[in-house]
Amino acid sequence: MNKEKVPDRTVSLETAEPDMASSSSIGYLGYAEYFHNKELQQLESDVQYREKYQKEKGVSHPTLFQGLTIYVNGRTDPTRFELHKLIILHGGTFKHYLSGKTAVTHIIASELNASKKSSFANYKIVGPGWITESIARGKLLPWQDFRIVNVSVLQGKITDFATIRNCMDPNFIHSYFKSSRLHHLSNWKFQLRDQFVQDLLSSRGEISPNQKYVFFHVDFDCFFAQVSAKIDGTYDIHTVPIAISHGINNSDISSCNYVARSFGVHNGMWVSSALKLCPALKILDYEFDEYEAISNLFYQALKSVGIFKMVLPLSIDEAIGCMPVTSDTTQELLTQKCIQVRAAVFDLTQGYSVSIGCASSVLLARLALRKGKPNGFSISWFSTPLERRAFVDQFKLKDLPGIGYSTDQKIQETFGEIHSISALRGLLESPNNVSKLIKAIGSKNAKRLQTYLDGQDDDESISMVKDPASYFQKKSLSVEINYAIRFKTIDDVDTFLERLSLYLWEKLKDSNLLTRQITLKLMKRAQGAPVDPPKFMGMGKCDAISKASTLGSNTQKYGSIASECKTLFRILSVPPAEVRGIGLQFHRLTAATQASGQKLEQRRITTDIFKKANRSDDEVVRRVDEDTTPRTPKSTTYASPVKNYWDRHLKRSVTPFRYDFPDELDPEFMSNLPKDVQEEITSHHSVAKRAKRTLRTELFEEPKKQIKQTQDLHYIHDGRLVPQLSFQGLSSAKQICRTLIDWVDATIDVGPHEKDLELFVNHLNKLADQRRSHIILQLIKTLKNKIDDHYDGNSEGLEQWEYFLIRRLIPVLNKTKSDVNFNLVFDL
DNA sequence: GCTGTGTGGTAGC
DNA sequence: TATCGCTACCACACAGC
Repeated sequence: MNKEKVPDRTVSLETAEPDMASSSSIGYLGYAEYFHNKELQQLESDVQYREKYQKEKGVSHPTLFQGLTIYVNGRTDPTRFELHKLIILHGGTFKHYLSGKTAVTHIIASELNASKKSSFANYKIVGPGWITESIARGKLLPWQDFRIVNVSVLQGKITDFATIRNCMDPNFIHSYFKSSRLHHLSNWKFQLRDQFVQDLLSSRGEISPNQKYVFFHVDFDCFFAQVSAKIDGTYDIHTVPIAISHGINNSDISSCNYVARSFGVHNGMWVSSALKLCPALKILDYEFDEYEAISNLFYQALKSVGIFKMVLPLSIDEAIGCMPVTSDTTQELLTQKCIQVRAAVFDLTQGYSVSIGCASSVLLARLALRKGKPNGFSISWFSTPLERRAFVDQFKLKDLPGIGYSTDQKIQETFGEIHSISALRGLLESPNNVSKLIKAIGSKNAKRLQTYLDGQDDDESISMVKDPASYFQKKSLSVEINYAIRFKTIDDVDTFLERLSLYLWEKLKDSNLLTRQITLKLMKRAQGAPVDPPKFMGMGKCDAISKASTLGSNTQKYGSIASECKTLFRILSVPPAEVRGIGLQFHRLTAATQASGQKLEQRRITTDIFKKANRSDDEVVRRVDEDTTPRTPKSTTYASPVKNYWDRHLKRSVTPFRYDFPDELDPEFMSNLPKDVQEEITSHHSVAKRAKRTLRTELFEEPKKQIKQTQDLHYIHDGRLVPQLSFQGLSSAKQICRTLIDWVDATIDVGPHEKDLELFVNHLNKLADQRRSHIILQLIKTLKNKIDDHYDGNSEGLEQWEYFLIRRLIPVLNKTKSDVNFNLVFDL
């Protein structure tokens, strides 16, 4: 382990840049020294920057911060970069690091958690406003006025924590993903690929398939650890062992620095085991926003160097720069370019180190990268296949891309304890062993492995380089959560599936895609596995099972998707209490055509509001859920056999809403409800009322006046006097409900007009401002029921109505919820 | 031979 | 107190024709 990370001097070429090269050869203290030097340089360049800026702009800033040394901690507004500029322009000294011995006079921060607060106890900690307001007033304001006092973060943490523990919380999915590193990694990867494809298409860039490239595989050294350590500012990453994790026990370490690695700590290890190996290990938090920001600068830097024809995105912190080969491509030139790239990233990101592997194939560049790490680079530029093989032979099987734990195990089971590439190469000279290998790991895998033994790229890497646009094109869409999933009843599962479908459906919609196949994937507690797994709220040992369903048509309809998921869950017949993870996948995606997009012409109905469309208007109707591309006659397609059953039996049986109640029931509201719902409400009301008692004071002691007499006022059920609102000239909820029903009926074919929707949402928002949640509830419920009546139809309008309901009205409901503290769940 | 489905493996920190 | 175990893609075995 330890040996690996010290670059092999015979192969590595990191000799060119004096300060960097020396650091590689003398170890961790060397890095510290290097960074110290770099910081001195930074200070000098800050002074130069100030002089240059002031000269160019012909201004001279007052030296407000003269003699002060300021460090910026965590996320701030303005950003750390802007503050940096402001501080140095006004004569201050900006510190990038906060190591124990650094004399810092002030720390800028927006918020501090409790632990930070205590570790910064001896510093003057102020909000960014101290800088900006001092500048605005032209004098240094007393820092005490901007002192950070409240520990606002804590409150937020508690709420988030509660949400994540309970998968039935309406905000669970979003708040969970907000903290999931794997979700972020996947999301970032997608965004980078998406951006890449867009750039490629818009640049009309001709990527010649025959172009020969030198590949620069560029990768941050322990990315999360570097960034979090810098944000935290407490420890020197070059001397203190640091790891990034959420927890303190059975929690994954996602990234650790090279000091920690020297103790045997590695990524993926649980914190408890890591602490046994390295008791001094410091655990730091994730800083997802900052990772993203630094990554942006990273990609910017790679482009700014100007030597790459393409920069292929591999992940948040990893990319391949492709430089066309010319006649003067020599080792010397490549060395220079590596230094240049590393310096560009270092400067633009203000101090982050990347390593580079540089070679003639994607594979060799990846292997060279291992040699270059950490904080260095390595070039593998060979003239003969023999040299190439000799180079590959230095690595282990597990170093090869695509050879993970499982494949490695299979190879060992077949051939005994072999780990090195050279050993396998020897074995494969016998055809007998080749067929053994194929049997163990499959023919494709075996073929790819043999290609790698030769130092060559496999087909996939080749297609990535030759046809990047299609390589990076998305072909499926999925979501899964295998943490904190605990259900009691099938109702829980249904509710969760609806939310999960909604989440994925929104992505489908946003990408303007249709799906033809849905797969539900479940993680089921394995036979004999403990009900409470060792990892808190984890999934433990599970069996993965999945079930796919091919839909009758390419669809984008939320309703069909959600029902199909519930059906699939029943087919898999896993008891809700055994479910430890749940996932949803859309396959066989097709682009939604222009006709099915939202650009479809809409009729404006104002004068004659909500009246039935006339004949000629109906002709513009196009079906939304049918792909217009012809189907391949060969492919057998069938509607889900259970789908109809499900639609028949489930659709009408769901209660559209579940909610807690306001203190007093509005009689007008009640009278509009069906009898059974009235009973349900009444029976739960007393309980709900008790639960709400603490809220009562706050709610009812609200002053009753203060409203300017610009419009009619009227009393509402709780005794408040509020302005009379109206929608389409109507003010009674009953009348408005009737209008809504007519509106839906009249526009179910072509969809509602955007302007009308605006007006309606406005009206709801005004009601929300008056905290009249029950009226909002009633209106939306009416609308929802009416839309449901048309559910069996298949029209553009229905689809638009559903979309409106989910995307526009739910937010209003949520807003209401936070105002009045309703526990309102939209049940579709 | 083909197609479709369920499962398993891998990568990023 | 704990803790945030995702997601896209490829490949294969098998079933059914």
